[in-house]
Amino acid sequence: MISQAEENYLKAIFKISEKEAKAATTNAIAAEMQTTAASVTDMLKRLAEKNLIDYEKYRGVQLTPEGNKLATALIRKHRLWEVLLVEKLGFAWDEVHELAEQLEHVQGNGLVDRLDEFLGHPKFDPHGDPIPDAEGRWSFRQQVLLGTLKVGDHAVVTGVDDHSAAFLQYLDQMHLALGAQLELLERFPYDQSLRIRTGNGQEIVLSEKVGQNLYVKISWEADRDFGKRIMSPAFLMAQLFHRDVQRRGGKRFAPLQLGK
Amino acid sequence: MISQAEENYLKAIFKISEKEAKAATTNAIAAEMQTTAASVTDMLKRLAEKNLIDYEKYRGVQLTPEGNKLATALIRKHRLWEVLLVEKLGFAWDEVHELAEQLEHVQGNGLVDRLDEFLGHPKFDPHGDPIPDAEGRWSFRQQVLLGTLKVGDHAVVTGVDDHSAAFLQYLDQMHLALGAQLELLERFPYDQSLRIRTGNGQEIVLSEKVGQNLYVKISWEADRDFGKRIMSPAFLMAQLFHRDVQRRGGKRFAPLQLGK
DNA sequence: AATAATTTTTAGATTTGCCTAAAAATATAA
DNA sequence: TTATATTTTTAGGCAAATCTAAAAATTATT
Ligand SMILES: [Mn+2]
Ligand SMILES: [Mn+2]
Ligand SMILES: [Mn+2]
Ligand SMILES: [Mn+2]
Repeated sequence: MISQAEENYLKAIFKISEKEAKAATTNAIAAEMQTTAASVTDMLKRLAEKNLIDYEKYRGVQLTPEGNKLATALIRKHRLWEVLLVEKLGFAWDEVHELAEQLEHVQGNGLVDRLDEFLGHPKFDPHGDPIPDAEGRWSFRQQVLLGTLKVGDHAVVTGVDDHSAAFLQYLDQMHLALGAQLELLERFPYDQSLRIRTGNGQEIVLSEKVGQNLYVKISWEADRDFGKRIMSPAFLMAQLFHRDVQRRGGKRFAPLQLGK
Repeated sequence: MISQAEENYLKAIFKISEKEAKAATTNAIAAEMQTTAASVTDMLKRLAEKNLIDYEKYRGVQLTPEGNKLATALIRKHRLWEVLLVEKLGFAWDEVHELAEQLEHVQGNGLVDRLDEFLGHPKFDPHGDPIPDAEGRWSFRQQVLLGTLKVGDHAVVTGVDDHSAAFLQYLDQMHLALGAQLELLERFPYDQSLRIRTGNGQEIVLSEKVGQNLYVKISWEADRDFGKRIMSPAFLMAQLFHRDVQRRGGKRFAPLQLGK
């Protein structure tokens, strides 16, 4: 049996290890969990006792295969619930994280699979994050930060790095939700701010910070029809991802290489 | 803030008070919660401290208006989740209780209302139990135990008293799910067992125990078409309940009078 | 290499929720 | 009404998960 607290720690460790290839430190986990280093040390002992992490005093931790499997399953559940909340219950993408944080801990035979089935086996959650399949395999995509585009590039919004409600609401206001089309018109050298044209033809300026928190996929085929044909976000997303390959679960894939 | 354990105790007290009009005893709560009397006493002190129950040593407990409201909301959540699990995710009615037992504790603004909306404001859960509305009002129905029918009565299955998986599965096997039609053909005086005809024309014999755990609604109009016209369970249930009145929340309604 | 700064662990408490065993109160029976 | 049985509470303890403060280990800096 594994407690909710233990599950949350596993997920935190997974997320840290995902970004930085090295072992997760006590402090990093404490920051992610919004708790104290002392509490983390306590928990690390428990998780090591259960063989969910490899833990050496003062050396940080790594998930064992067992721990990785549990963390992956937890993320799968979290993101599937998020899809349900947005697609079926009508929540906005900035409202669902806290709910999914609770729902992910619901245990029950067949629940996840039925959820997955009901939702049509989605590969990405409402924030564009990949949903591992039942065997723990991840979909991934060729996405880059908006800030790395070259002037003249056309692209489609595919995800966010900052998941805060404030950022998501800002994107909604700018008409930059998932699937939104855009073209980079200009980069101001002074502060690296970006002038773009959005799908509806409007021109707006975005700060460097936005450029570093918004993932996009560069589109070549689409640019000819840009602004003329109206395509639904769902259609666009499907177009963008239909060629995406899959990697085996277990071995974590390398952090996305940003830029060229 | 209220913990999951506290919520579960409130629900247990509510359920006990629902059946017996008097104060819920420590032992009754312990039985319902499958724990010890000592643990219950501990918790009663905490709930009384939070003004969720009226508690006098050795005198049992009653929910305060505040406690009643919380318990009602919890039951609403539990039963709405059960509807989702059965109607949307495809679970059988004997599989959903444990899941709903966890899901009922998920907290979040607007979750219950959106769930209710998505499900089409159901008035009864997959076991035929009423779902209080957002204001805490209960639907109720004119149902009696199968065992109290007179020979010759026609009826429709509307609910169960025993919610165990074993009983629910048995009912499935006998084609006595919610909405199933039946006619009481004979009562054997020897052991009070019942011979009935089910919707598909088959005759079966049910034990006295079944008769005391299955709720039905006597039907007059329907008997003419019995066995000829095929009606969906959903249609039948709707027909049966469309005239049901509602009672105000807060004051608990009297336990159902069985028999005449 | 020694000192300073930082990180991590330990020590000791606290809260929640549960347990068993014993004591106290209440209800039932003789 | 006294004795007996039952119910309920108290006492004492335990495990999970958290905290603060202090000690120990590691890392960075002179
Ligand atoms: Mn969580
Ligand atoms: Mn997400
Ligand atoms: Mn529960
Ligand atoms: Mn139910």
